[in-house]
Amino acid sequence: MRLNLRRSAHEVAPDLIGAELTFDGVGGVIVEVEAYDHEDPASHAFQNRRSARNASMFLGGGHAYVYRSHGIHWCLNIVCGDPGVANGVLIRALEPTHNLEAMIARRGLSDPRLLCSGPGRLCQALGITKDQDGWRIDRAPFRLRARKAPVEIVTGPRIGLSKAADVPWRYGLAGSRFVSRPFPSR
DNA sequence: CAGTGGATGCTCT
DNA sequence: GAGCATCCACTGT
Repeated sequence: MRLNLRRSAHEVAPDLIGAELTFDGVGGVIVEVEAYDHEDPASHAFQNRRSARNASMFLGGGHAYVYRSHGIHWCLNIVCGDPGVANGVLIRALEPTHNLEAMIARRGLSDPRLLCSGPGRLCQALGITKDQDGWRIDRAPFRLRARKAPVEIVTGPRIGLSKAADVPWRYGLAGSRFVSRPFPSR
C-alpha cells in the first residue's frame, strides 16, 4: 500500500493504522488516530481560521503539526490534504517497536504498554516537541512507512472533546493492547 | 475498576 | 479569564 497524504484526513486516518512511524530511529506501529477537518468545530483550525498556533496545519499533506496540550504535553498531528485547507490526523498511540530503551529513559517507565499509549505519552517517548512543528513527516529524521498487510480497523467517538463528541472519527487497530483506551465494543 | 482533581501554559475572547 | 485534541495520583468500591 502507498500512503497518499494529500487526501482528506478522513481518507488518510484509517490508512495510517498499521503504518510505522519513527523519529530519530525511535517509534513503532501506529495503532490509534483521530481525524480533524476544517469543518469540524473540535479542530484547532475550524473554518480554516488561521492563528499562530495552527499555521502548520495549512502547509499541506506530509507536514507535522505539534501543539501544547493542557500546558504540559505535546501532541503530534500528520497534516493531510492540499495546502491552505486545514486537515490533520492526531497520532494517539503507537505499539513501540524501535529503540524502547530511549523511550524508557524519556518516560521514566518500562511497561511497554505505557510508553506510547496516548498522544502526550508518545511525543514524550519519541522526543517530539514544538521544535518539530512544521517539519516533514516523510523525511529524516522522521520516517513514515505504509503498512504492508491488510489490518482490521475499529472506530469510535474521539477522546476528550466537548464539541463534535459524537462523530466516530477515532480509528484503531482491532485487538491492540497499545491503544490509549478501549474502543466501544459496539 | 470508576471517578475526581491538580499540574501547568498557551490560545483566543 | 475561560477553556483546553492530557496525564497521573489518589480515592473508594
